[in-house]
Amino acid sequence: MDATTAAGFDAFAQSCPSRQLLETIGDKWASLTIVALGLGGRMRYSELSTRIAGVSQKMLTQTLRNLERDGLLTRTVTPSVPVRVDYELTPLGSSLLEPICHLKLWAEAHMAEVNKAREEYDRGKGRAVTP
Amino acid sequence: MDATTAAGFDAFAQSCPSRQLLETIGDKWASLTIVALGLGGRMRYSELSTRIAGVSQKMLTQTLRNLERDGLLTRTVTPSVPVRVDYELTPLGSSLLEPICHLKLWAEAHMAEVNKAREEYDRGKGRAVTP
DNA sequence: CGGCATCCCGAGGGATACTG
DNA sequence: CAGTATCCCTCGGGATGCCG
Repeated sequence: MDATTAAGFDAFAQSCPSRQLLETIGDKWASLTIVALGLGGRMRYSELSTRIAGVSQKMLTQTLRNLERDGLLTRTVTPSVPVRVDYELTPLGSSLLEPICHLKLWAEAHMAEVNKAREEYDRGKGRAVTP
Repeated sequence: MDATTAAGFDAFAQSCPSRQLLETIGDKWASLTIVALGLGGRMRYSELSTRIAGVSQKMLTQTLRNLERDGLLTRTVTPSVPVRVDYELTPLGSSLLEPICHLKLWAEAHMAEVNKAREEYDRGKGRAVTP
């Protein structure tokens, strides 16, 4: 199918697992959901909806389906009178939690620098625009 | 600025740096670019274009601008007759490389499980459709 | 060579309303 | 409560073409 993976290793070929992972965690709601479940353990749909501020139910449902499909979380339906659905990370999902938290730590440690860099960049490049 | 990082920590408020980081690494080309520069050191525009298969020059340029704005890489113009432009990670960018590589390692270790889970999920859910 | 500018299409994703 | 379905609009991002 591909001759691209020959030399060294291309994380850049489309077939590389790195690309596939980016599809997953690149979805902002997916990573937030994983972190939410990592902190909260087993959670109901409505709990997640409340916890992850700003997500629409469409996106939440879609995200949960994708993560379930990827085997990162389980969906448990309790057929009581008001239906109850719980979501929980699988061991696989929990293992993904760790590298994600590394990113989170980086963010908390360095986002101030990033924001400062942005401001400087915007000042420097914005000179020619306003007369 | 925010009280979110204090207790338990809400990665879920919009103001949280986690969200902002997701904006950055959520862009698939951004993370690939960072990894490329992490492996290749200083690279020219055309080198990056070749290395990161599938990226359009529009997206590559846009990605490089964003990363430069964030202070993650430097853009060096050598005004020779054919203009030469080099990109290189800043220390800040290099520090981001580490958590990204954690993700990369996770992907290489677990993507097979994910793919298997996907196949099973697709088989299980497809039964009701075809009569 | 490197990179903006333009056009343009299709997917992403929010708001709303309905169902079991 | 936990979705599913529909509408609809934004914008990501590829193709193409022009500058310094």
